[in-house]
Amino acid sequence: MNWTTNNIRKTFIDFFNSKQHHTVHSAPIVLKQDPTLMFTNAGMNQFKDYFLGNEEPKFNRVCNAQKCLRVSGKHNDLEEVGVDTYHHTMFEMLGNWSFGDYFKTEAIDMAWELLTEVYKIPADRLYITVFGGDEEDRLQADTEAEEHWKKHVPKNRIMRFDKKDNFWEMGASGPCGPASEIHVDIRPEAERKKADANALVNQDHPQVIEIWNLVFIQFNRAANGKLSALPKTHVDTGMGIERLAMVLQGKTSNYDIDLFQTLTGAIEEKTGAKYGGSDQKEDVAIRVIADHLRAVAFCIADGQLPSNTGAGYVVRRVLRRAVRYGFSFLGADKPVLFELVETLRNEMAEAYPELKKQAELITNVIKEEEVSFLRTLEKGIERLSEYRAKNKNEIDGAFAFELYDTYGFPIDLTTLMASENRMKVDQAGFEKALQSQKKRSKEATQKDTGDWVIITNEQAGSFTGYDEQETDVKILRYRRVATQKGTFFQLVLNRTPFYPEGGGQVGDTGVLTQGKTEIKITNTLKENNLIIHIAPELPDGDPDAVFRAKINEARRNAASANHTATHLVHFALRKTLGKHVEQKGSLVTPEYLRFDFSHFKKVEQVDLNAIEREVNKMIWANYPLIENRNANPEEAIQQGALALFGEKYGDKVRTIKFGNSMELCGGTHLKSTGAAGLFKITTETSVASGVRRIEAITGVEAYERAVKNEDMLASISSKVKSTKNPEEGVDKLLEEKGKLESIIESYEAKEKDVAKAEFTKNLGEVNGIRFSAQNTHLDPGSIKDICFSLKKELTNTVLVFGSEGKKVTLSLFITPDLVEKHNLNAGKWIRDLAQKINGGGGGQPFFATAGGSKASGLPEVYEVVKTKLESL
RNA sequence: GGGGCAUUAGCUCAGUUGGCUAGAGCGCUACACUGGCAGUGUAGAGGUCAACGGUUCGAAUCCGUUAUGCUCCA
Repeated sequence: MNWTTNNIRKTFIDFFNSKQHHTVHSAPIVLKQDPTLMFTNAGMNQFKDYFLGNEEPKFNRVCNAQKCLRVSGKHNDLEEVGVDTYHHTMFEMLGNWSFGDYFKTEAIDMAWELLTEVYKIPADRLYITVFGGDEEDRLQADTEAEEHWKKHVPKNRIMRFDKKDNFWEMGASGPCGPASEIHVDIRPEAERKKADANALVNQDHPQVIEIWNLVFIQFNRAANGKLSALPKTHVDTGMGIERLAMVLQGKTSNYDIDLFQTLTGAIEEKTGAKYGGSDQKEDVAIRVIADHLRAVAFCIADGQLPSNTGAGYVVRRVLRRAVRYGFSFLGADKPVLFELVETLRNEMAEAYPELKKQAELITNVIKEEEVSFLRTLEKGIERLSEYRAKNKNEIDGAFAFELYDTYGFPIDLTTLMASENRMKVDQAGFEKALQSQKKRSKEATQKDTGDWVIITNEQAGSFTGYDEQETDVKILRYRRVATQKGTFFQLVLNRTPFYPEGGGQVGDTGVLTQGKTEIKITNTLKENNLIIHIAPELPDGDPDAVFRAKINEARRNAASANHTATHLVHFALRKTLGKHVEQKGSLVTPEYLRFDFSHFKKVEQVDLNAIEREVNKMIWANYPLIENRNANPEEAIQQGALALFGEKYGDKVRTIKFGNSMELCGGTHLKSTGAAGLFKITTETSVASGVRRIEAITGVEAYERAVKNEDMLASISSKVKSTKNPEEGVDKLLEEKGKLESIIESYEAKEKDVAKAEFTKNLGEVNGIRFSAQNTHLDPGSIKDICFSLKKELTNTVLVFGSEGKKVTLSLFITPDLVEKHNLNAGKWIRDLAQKINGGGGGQPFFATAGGSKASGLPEVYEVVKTKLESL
């Protein structure tokens, strides 16, 4: 058997299918509806609600292959990826699950059978670890698993490890349980003969590695840390396909498997580096690029573009790390990664069609990011060399941190460049600055989530708001969440008309009432599939009572209009610009809608007009809403329904149809398009390379805007006295304005000439220098203007002006030839002079100004200047 | 969400402790040279120094608020 990665995956799925497991598709790598997680980081993510008991599983045995991303965690730090040969950011996890069905013995038997009989890994290379118990949690060792393993494996190859290695937890609280891991020894025969691998298990040995983790979920951890037994036990397993491929393909590095070989080859070709050559650093750089490129490409394909916040920022950091390694160790000072996208696509598009579909976007986005980061690096290098000119020996911590924090200049690159210049970096100082920033961040985002207080142990209710805007409800459970900004409560209801934020549409607001008690609902959110109502306070009185839940209708209707309009825009964009237009993001609020889509150039005004007209036509046609809540996703897409790429759809989907526009959608909509009233595009901008954004308004907002514009036009019309053709009126005004301006300009010039002439007419003479000191009514600005023009015309002259208004001002002008000849400085002089009028001032050598409050000091000023000139 | 940095001509950026009534390169326009292109030369247009408020005799420069972007931390 040729164990290509594709073969390994297929064999895994086939094996578990034969054991009555249902195959589930990989969820998107980017998560949108889980506040605790930005990326899918394990195969179990999409089944979280089953473990939490929020949802009933449809199948109690499933298996899948899941694309995952890890950039931090106890065994995975971004900075370590590529340094060794077996860590990755993105990887593919093979897994099988039991939801309340089989438990430890079956899971162990199946894993053993697959590894030894199907994949034919020699049994004497396998080692087993089990949970050894924990005093703090008062847990015994997992002897159940241990005993069962003895059926397959000799006793001396089964080892106990503590909580750190063999107890799995979903988070600080929630489902958890002991794990049992299978490790494989792939050392050469000679080494194996010298000693068993027992001592090497869990020691980060590159050739004695964990390949499969079997987790037995049997406890729930409360927020106070206490464990309780779960009513139903589950199995959750995960096996990284890259490691398995390495073992089955007889390699000693994940980066030598079929999947990565062409990629490293392409990197060699583009950069001239050699993989597996004598330069360790080159090898690391090539692995970093191969791994990161794959991770970033998959994220972009699933719709997560690099950005400066949240998940987008993680993508950006991963991509930039690859650029940095290429830059530092492979001499890549120009964008190269984007050219590798094609190789990646050829290699992986068979298993992941999204790579092929989004190839153009991926390439463009990566190139754009490379260009901008290389620019950042250039800037950092510049700043560093400036700094180096002043500081010879050491780069202090504060500056290293400034480079890192403000310019995104990685600390290791600073260190590298410093050592090239025989300088040291104050690592301790840098570390200190970083820690204090971390501390600041932590303090600002402290959040304390309490345990659920259960009122009724009922299955959480579903969303009923498609059909009703108010209904009777019961509160099933609630919890208190304390943040820096305040405390609020999260409520779960048995049914709810409140639309939870999702699909771009904001959550509903409204009230729960019972008699005189009224609780505000300020937002509605979704945590996985659980609908959570945010309330500033809890109702007093009977928590078990029935409440009347009522949403803010006007707000919802406005949002619905914008959501319906979003579909129409999407349709109109594709009709006007072409089928390459795909939704890249969407925001629907009661006030406006925002729609991001793939398109490679600015949308011209004519096209915008056409799109706006098309949407309005669909509104006027008053197409009724045709809704199907039980559509089959494949069939719907076949019928032309637009689906979001990278979105996870269930077995049944909801389709929304208006005229010829049809989309898979969970949002709220109008009963017919006509209710949107009017549609106006307000802006068209760019958000990222290859992605444009349109913002628009409908209904009341659009009407109010039209009214405002008309009022404005009416007001303009009346002001220009031309109701029929205000534009002509404005043109006329502009023309007149131009004429008047030139008249004023010539008048001002004349006035200045007059003033100028006056200033220079009766010049006295002091010590052979022409001199005048006078009071004037001109403002300081005009005096400045005049002096600047006199600068070109006069020589051997000194002028002093004083004026009294609200303030007393003083201007001093010395022609440049005198400045040069006697080394004079008006700026210095005026500082002395200003004291006479109780003020301060300054300026250039030939012209300076000052302001003060004592007008009676002016004559004295004139005398002082005269004296100064006399003593030259 | 919290901190830091930035925003100057269509683009990329200069602009010293506040005082060139804001500059460069590229691009653009016109003209000239060349048989054409590439190119060269000359001249020119183009700025609310992100917005608003404040300090000051004087603000692109200092302070505050807002917006946008970058960056680090969560």
